[in-house]
Parts: sequence; C-alpha cells; structure tokens
Amino acid sequence: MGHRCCNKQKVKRGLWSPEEDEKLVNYITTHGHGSWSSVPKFAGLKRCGKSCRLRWINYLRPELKRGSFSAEEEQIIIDVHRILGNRWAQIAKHLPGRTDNEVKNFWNSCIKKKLMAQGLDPKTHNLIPSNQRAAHKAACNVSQSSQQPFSIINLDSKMKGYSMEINPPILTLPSPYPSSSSTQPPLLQTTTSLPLPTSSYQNTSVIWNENAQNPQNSSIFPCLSSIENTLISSSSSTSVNPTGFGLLNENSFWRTNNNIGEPFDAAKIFEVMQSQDQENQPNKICDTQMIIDNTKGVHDNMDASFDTTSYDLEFVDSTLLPGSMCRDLSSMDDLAWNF
DNA sequence: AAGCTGATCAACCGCGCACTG
DNA sequence: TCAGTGCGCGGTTGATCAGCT
Repeated sequence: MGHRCCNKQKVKRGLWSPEEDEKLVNYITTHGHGSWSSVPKFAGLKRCGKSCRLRWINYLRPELKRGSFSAEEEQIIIDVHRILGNRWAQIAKHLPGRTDNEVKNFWNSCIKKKLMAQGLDPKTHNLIPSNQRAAHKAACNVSQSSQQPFSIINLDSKMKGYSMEINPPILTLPSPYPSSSSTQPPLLQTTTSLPLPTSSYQNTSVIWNENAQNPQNSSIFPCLSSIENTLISSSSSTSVNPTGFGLLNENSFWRTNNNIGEPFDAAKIFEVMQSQDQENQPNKICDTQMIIDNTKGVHDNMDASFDTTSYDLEFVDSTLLPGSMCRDLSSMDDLAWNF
C-alpha cells in the first residue's frame, strides 16, 4: 500500500541511491519543489512525493547541519522539550540546520536515556518518585559516570542561600538569612551541602519565593517528603508550566541586559521577546532574567495565575528560554534527595 | 572470524489539518 | 457544508553499524 498521493503509480521504497539524490537535488535547486506530489514526475524519480519531500527536508537541503549535536544544542532540546513535549518540528525550529527527525532520533537514542538515568521522567522532566526510580535505573542501563550532567539549577555564589522556586520541578533552597536567624526556614540545612554548579546562573530563570523564607507561610517543602510529594503530584499531571511566567505579578521586576529593575510589564516582555526573535538569535532571551521583587510573596498567585490547560503554545514557543530554564539534574539524586 | 546485541538513523506509515472546488 | 487532495507531523520500523563475547 502506497501513499494516497501516489497510489496510481508503482513507487520505489527504501534507501535512496546517489543517482536519485542527484536527480532530486538538481530538480529542486533549479525549479523549487512547488507541489511535492508532482516533484517525482518532473524529476524523473519513481518515488512518491512524500518520500521526495522527506528526503529533501531531512537529508538533501543545503542548509542542513550534519554531525553530532553540540552540548548547547542538547540543552536547548531538553529545555524546549520540557515545555513543548514531543513537538519535534517546533523544537527543531530552535536549532538551525537540524530537522525534526534528527532531533527526535537524538532524543530517543540519547537524551531520553540520560534523563532516565538521572531519575527524571523524560516526558514530564520531573523527578521520578523514589520508589519508581530504582526500576527506571535498572531499566535504563546507562552508566552514570559516562553521563554529561545536565543542570536543572545553575547557581553562582551570589545566589547560594536564597530561596528559589522552579516550576516544575519545584525546588526550594534555603533563605538568604543567616542560619542563626529565627526566620530561617526549616528547609535544607546548609546551602553548601548542595552540589550545585557555580557557573552560568545567568542562564537560569528562577522564582524567588519569599514565602519560603517565612516558616509561618511556608506551606511548601517543610521537609523532603513534601518536596517529593510536590514533585510526585506535579509529575502525575500531564501539563507543565510553560515558562514560570505565571509566577510573576505586578510586583515583579523585569531585567534585560540594558535594563534593570523596571516594573514588570507583560507587554514589554513580549515586545522584547519579539524583537529578539526578529533578530533571529538562537538563544532568544537567554540573557534575560526575571527578577521577582521579594518584598511581596508571589506564591499566593501561583495557582491562579498559571492555568496549565489554557496557555498559548504559540506564545510559549515564541518566548522560550533556550538554556534558561531548569537545569542540572546531574546531581538531582544527590540533591536529594539525600535527606 | 562469527555471532549476538544494542545503538543509531533514514525512511515509512498513518493521522490530522488546511485548502480548494 | 462536504468530499477530495496535499502537506506536515509524530510514532514506528528496519537496515546498518559498532562493540562485545
């Protein structure tokens, strides 16, 4: 059974020969593909139009980048996948020269296993509950030592000790208050116990959670089991928080490279994002940080401001933060989840 | 050297959407 | 409004390769 577009004629299948490739390239470079269904006829190929299209898009296009994925590309895939899921074509748009097929294959053959080896659910990017993690680890027979660690959180020393929240997975770190302070939340005991990388926090978007500094308000994460419970409940949902923007409110501040501490303005954010998009920068807003004014709690608005069922995918896609979202699960197990 | 196994990747398949008459 | 057609996308398959025994 052939494709609907080429049922009438007998078409060749399987691997393309160099001669076929040459015919297709010659035809498309001189005439363009126009209607794909008519390409094989005019190009002198016994293939269906669909097959020609696929061959051109995935293999013959001159702008294609061949070779293995760079670490940066890998991180972009992870970041974008976390938000968009298996929308390979959308993900590939963030990787110039890469095809959806290539990205999909790379994900399935490589990234997926790495995430699983690190105790992450490749679908949700959340931690797999501890009782299921062992089974996952056994299932994916990948050597931890050979893994290039991902970063779910990159912090530098300036940020150590602050309470932050990432959603999802949600993670709260201790407050900036000295350990002697009575306001020290009963969360993690010391920040230095966290084996977090100390570089490139500029690529990490974080949400500061003032409530976490306040034991009275701190309904989240009083202990690890709560964290894990949160993660578990989060991972049981099929929805993901696309950007974390939902945590922002009017008391939030927005900072770009040239602009520090302006009041949060969604329209302005969108404007900046669009302008950056127009400049076709691969790392659209990598350098952008959301700085939350921690004079007011933002947690109260979390639930109301983020509707997992109604966010605009196009908007999300246009405002992605490649390399700027949750990072580093390399040490997630350690982080752990060792309490 | 031969056989086995897992990884990789090119290509196919089927579905859904958009467009057109 | 509806059927037909083409295209794009995501899931899956199968051929090939590399590493191991």
